[in-house]
Amino acid sequence: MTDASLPTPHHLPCTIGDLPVARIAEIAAFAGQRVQIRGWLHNRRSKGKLHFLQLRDGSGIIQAVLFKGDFDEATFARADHLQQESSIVVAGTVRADERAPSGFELQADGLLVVAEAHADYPISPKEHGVAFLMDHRHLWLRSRRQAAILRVRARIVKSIRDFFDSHDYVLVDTPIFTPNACEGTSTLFETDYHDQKAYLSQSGQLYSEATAMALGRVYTFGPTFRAEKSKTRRHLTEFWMVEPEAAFLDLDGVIDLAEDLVCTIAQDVLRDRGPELDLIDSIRSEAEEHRQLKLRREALAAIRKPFIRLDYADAVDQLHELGSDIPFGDDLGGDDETILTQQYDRPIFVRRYPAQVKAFYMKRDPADPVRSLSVDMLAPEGYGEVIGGGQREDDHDTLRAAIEHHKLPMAAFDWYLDLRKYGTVPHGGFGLGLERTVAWVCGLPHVRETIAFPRLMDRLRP
RNA sequence: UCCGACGUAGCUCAGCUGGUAGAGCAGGUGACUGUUAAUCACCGGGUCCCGUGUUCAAGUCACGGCGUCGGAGCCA
Repeated sequence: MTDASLPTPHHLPCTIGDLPVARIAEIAAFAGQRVQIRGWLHNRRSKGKLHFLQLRDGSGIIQAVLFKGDFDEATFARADHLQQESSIVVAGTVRADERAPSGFELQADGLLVVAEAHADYPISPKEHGVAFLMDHRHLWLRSRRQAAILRVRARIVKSIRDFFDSHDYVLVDTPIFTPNACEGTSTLFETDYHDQKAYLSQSGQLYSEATAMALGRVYTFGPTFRAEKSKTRRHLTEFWMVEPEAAFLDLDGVIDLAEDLVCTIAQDVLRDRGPELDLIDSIRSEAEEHRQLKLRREALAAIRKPFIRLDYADAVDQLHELGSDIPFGDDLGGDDETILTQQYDRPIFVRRYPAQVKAFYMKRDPADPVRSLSVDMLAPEGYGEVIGGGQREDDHDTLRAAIEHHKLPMAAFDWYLDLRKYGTVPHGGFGLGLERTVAWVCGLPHVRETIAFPRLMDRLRP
C-alpha cells in the first residue's frame, strides 16, 4: 500500500510512554490514577515554582498543576513560556480538588510539547468584536462557548432524527440542484449545470410530497439556500432545515406533530446538555444581557404542551390591542412576531393565514377560501418564526389554477401535478429551521453562531 | 435594495472647543508554591480605513469612496 516514492511523513510525538489516555469528559473515572491527557493549552498562569496549565482536549478543560520539584529545569521553564493553543501531552495523577475549576485537576509529572503555537495566536482571553471573531471563525470554534453551542446543535440534530425515525417517518434526501425556482417566491442561487441553469434548493418540500405518496411518512433534513439580500440576526444564505411530510395528515395533525417535535427537542437538550446551557448563560455579552433572556434551563423547562393556538384573525386582533398597526391581510412583520410572542412563555401556533401571503401549494380553507390551511410556529422571547407549514392543495384543478395565478411556469410542475392525478390524498407537513431553533434553545443573539461556518450575505470566508 | 451607526497598536477601546498618540489584554524580560480572564515591575509595538478639500496646523472639520456592524423588506 505504501508508495515508496512519497516523502516519509514526519511523525509528531504524541504519547508519554504507555500511560492510559484519558478524555477530560470522563476524568472522574480516572481519579487517583496516573494518566496522560492530550490536547491544547487553553490558558496558563504561574506562581513561580508552580505553573497552572489549562488543558483543553475537545471534551472539556482541566487544570494541570506543575511543581518545580517534579520536573527538570528545562521542561519546567518551557512550561512557563508555552504559547496559548500549543498542542501538548501532560502526564500526571488525577486528583479531586475543590480549588480546581472543574473539581478535578491533574498533578502533573510529565510534559510533552507536540507542536508549539506561533506567538501571534489572535484570540486572547479578553473580549473581541464579532467581525474579528468571524474572520477567525476557524480558531474561534476552540472557545468554550462556541464549542458548547456546537454540542447543543448536534444534540438537537440527533433529537430530530430520533423523533422522526421512531415515529415511522422515513429519511429521504431530496436534491440540492433543482431545475426551477420551485416556489417562485425566494431568490435562488443560480449555477451553471452543464450548459443549463440549475438552482440550489430552497426547500425539499415538493419532492417530499412525492416521496410521501410512496412511503407514507417521510422527512428530509439537509442544507437549503436563499440568495435574498437579508442582513438580519435571523438569516443565513445557507441553512439546515428538517421537513417532514405525511399522507393523510391534516392541519391539526401538522400542528400536533410540530408540537411533539419541539417538546422532544427541549426535553432532550435539557436532559443531556445542561452543563453546556449553563456555560452559554455564564458567558454573555453586554448586548445579550440587554435582552434579559431567561436562563436556558428555565426557558426549555417552560416548553410544554399545549402550545398556544391562535387563528391569524385572532392574532391580528390581539396585535391591534397591543398597539400594532398591522393591516388585516398582511403577513406578520418581525416586530409583530416579537410583540405577540412576548405575551406567552411558550411557543405560539398562528393558523390560517390569508392565502395571498402564503405559497401557491397551500390548501385553501374549505370553510373560508380567503384563508389557507397554513401554520407558523413562533418561538418565545422574540425568536420568531421557527416553523412554517400546513396542509397542501390536493385537488388537481385547484392547484393548476394556483400555479397559473402565481404566474409560475406550468411545465416545471407537470410531475408535481401528477401527484394529484394518481391517487391524491390530503397531506401536509412543515419545515423547521435548525439554526433558528439552536439560537432559541441557546438564547443566542444571532444565528451566525449556531453553525460552524456560517454563510451570510457578505461572508463566504473562512 | 433601503435606513442608521462605526472604522485609532495583533485585539478591545479612550483621545474634550483642531496643536502632532494613550490604557487594558496579547507578545518579550523578570519576581512569586494555589492561580481561577492571577498579580506586580520593566520593554517592544501606529499608513489614526483610503482619497480630496478647509486650515499656519487634521485622529479630530467637510465631501467622496471602501469596509464592518445593526435594522427593514423577504423568509426558516
